[in-house]
Amino acid sequence: MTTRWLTAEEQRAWRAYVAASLLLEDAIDRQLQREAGMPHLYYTVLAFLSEAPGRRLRMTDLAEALKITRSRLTYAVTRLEKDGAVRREECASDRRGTVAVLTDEGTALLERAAPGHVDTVRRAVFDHLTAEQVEQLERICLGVAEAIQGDGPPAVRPSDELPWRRRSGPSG
Amino acid sequence: MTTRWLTAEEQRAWRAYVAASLLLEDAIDRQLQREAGMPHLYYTVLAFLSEAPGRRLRMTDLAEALKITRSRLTYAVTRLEKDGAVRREECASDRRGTVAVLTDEGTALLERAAPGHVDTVRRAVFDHLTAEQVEQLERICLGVAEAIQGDGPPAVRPSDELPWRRRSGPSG
DNA sequence: GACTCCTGGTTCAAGTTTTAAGCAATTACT
DNA sequence: AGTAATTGCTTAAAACTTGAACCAGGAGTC
Repeated sequence: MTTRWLTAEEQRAWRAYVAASLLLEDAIDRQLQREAGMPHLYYTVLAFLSEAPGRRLRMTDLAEALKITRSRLTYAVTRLEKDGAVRREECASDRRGTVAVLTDEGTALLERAAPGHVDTVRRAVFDHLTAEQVEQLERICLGVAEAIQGDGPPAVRPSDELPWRRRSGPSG
Repeated sequence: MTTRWLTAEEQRAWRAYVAASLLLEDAIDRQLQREAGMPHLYYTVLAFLSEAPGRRLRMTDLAEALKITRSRLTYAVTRLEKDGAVRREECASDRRGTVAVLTDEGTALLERAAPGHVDTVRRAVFDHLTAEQVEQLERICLGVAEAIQGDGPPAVRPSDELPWRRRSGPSG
């Protein structure tokens, strides 16, 4: 079948997206690197853990929530563990399992870094969006995520490595 | 001043964005790695060059257009040069300058890879967006880019390294 | 139980990115 | 012209990511 190219309108939107996401990731990474000594992803690891029951999550569940590979998470947690922000524990219900636990030190670090991070995100993104645009943004992004990882007929399948299938049992 | 936290609505939008951009970059990188042997950024380098007059651009101009650091571009071009997709030439008007030129081989590679790439982008993003959403997406992204790099009172300043100031003379 | 397959997590090597530092050419200033 | 500051680009070292390979534990089957 012949390629359906992007329309001029779509192409402009796509270019704008690519540019914006590059700039945004860069700005956020720098701010967090400066004020918290870690890149955005690592901060997000702490953020997700902080909201989990018991501040703990199994590696696979955490990777799935973050939409990253297990390998990438392994390295992130190893680094954060060296920093004392996270601790690894064995999983009681599955002896293969590992649970990442947010330490008190990690919690403190997160709380210290949060204001600056939120401020950056706010000024770069939300300060100039209307309420409707915020809603649109969410809708659009949910659609993209669904298209990529959604069950049913997969539109785009990034990799078998990304573990999106739900696991059976509970995670603790 | 006390932190202005994100509202629940904003937080949902932000999380959706972070997840979607991670999934999207991952999907695109894999597709291009598989079918063109290079990550998304490198493909974009070729794409920008292909549209420039004479298929050539000075390093700094290219880095500015791509919204990446010169250092990052240096490595990308070095790799692409090894692949034969790009060639470096001296800049006539400024002996410090380097011009990146898209080779015929690079052009062919780009043309071979484009359909698969467009298809991935289309299925992940545009196939499920309305025309208004496409327009909103562009507007939102332009706003973000403007907020980060815009002249005037800088809302977020990622780094002095990113060369956003216009240079004086022409680039060829 | 033995066999096979799958799952959870880590590890290795190779590739990419970052930050700071470096060098040469240009510009600005006097 | 002489000198300091700036610009264009590269490089070195450390950090991060990727993809495949790996190993131990769990699950299904007979």
